Amino acid sequence: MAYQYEYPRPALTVDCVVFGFDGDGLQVLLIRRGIEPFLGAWALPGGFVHMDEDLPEAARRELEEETGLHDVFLEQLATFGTPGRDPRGRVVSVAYVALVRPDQHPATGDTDASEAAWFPCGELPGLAFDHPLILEAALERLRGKIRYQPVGFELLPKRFTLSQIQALYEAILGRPIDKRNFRKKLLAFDFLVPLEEFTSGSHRPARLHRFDRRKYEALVRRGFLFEL
Amino acid sequence: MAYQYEYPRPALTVDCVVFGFDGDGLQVLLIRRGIEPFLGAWALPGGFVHMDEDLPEAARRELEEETGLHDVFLEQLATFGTPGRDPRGRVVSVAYVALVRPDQHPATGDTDASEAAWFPCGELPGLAFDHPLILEAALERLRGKIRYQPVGFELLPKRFTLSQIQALYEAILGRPIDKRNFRKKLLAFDFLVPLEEFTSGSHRPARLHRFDRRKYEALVRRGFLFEL
DNA sequence: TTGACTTAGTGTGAAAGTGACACTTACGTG
DNA sequence: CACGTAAGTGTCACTTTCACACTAAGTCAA
Repeated sequence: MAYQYEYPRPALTVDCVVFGFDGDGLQVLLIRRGIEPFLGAWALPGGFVHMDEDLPEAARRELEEETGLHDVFLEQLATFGTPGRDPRGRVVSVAYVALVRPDQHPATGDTDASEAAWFPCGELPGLAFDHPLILEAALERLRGKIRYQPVGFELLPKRFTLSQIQALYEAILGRPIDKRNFRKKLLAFDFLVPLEEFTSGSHRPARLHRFDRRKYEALVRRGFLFEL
Repeated sequence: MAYQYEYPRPALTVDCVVFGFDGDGLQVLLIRRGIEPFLGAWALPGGFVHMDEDLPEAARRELEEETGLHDVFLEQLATFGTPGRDPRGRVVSVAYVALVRPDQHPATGDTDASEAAWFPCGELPGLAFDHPLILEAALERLRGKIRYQPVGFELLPKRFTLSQIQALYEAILGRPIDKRNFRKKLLAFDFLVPLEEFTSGSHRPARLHRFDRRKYEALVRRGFLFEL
């Protein structure tokens, strides 16, 4: 008991909602808690903020420690601090949203101390603390974000087909999108580069594309709207 | 020195960016600090979070204590926690945006201990801590928010003219808007109720309107887009 | 080898929405 | 009663949106 303060202070944590896309549905990365409270329950990766680290740093550190993920897209979501949200006492948590590409995914369950696993957004297990609330807010944010900037950069592999990016949008928005209109609109932005490579598989090969990062970032700075 | 913890904890504060509209430009409510650090400097109203109160509660309490404002629209903005942002040590601050109507405005400088005053957004004094950063984020949020929901409800008096709401939009967006197109679009949403009352002054009287709260909220829930 | 299956890829036309634009109305003031 | 000032109002060209159906190219199995 080494730290004393004149007034009581809440504990401060960070939690991360990690979204991934497997080509079909949107997924969330959860960890199984190895300590009380909620021992054995699934929860968002996260933990206590150190005194000398910035908030995004703390989020990245916890993410790496608990899931092995690093160098991911990270964005602050909101802060949750209702008294009683943590049975250990007053704990305020700054929530982050992380987006990871398939090539960055850790193999499910391969981290040392804690167990981590991807869950489809629609089939989540019961979650510890107020994490269902945080997750709901994260989904809402993602649905909002996708309207004014393509999130494909962060969720798709470096090379992808137009069908993949459409499937991603359909997964996030939760409704089907017309193929021709979608492509027309997407290509009009001119930040996709068609490659001379094609998928191979059991059907007609699809042309691969990549993002033109410079054009995309220029557009984002100018502020653009991508409605569907 | 009554409170002891096994690990060190940051202090937790809330800060409020309070926007008002005086019919001409966008204003921000600031207080003059009565204690160190930054004694005598202008700053956002805010203060330490109590152990038993929720974050929005803390923001409302500090707002009332320091500016006399109550029952205002309040929305969480973001959390600022970079080490070194407060010279007293590690202090993490949850920032809120408040929108107040002119009829809720306190008279400038009328609170007891601290001095409060409205400043036009373009002519702000130097601010304490990282408050310039917070303010910039709040303005950005307001500009974003206005695109998908009219903020007039919270910033305009109960009865207002179409010219007033247009002036508000022009103040926030920082550019002129065509009068006819603006009215056409705004009225098409059908959440404004024309009243049989008119302004009086030295020109042609303008018809007053009010919001139809029910229709407005129904629209917000359905999600609508209000581009200009 | 060929036919069945599956996904990729492509254009048009009708309808709605956007944005530029100028004059008349109605009051207060001197 | 003339002037100043802000309120209020409609049209048209252009752009954007949305609905919609077939052909192309590969795999696989009989």
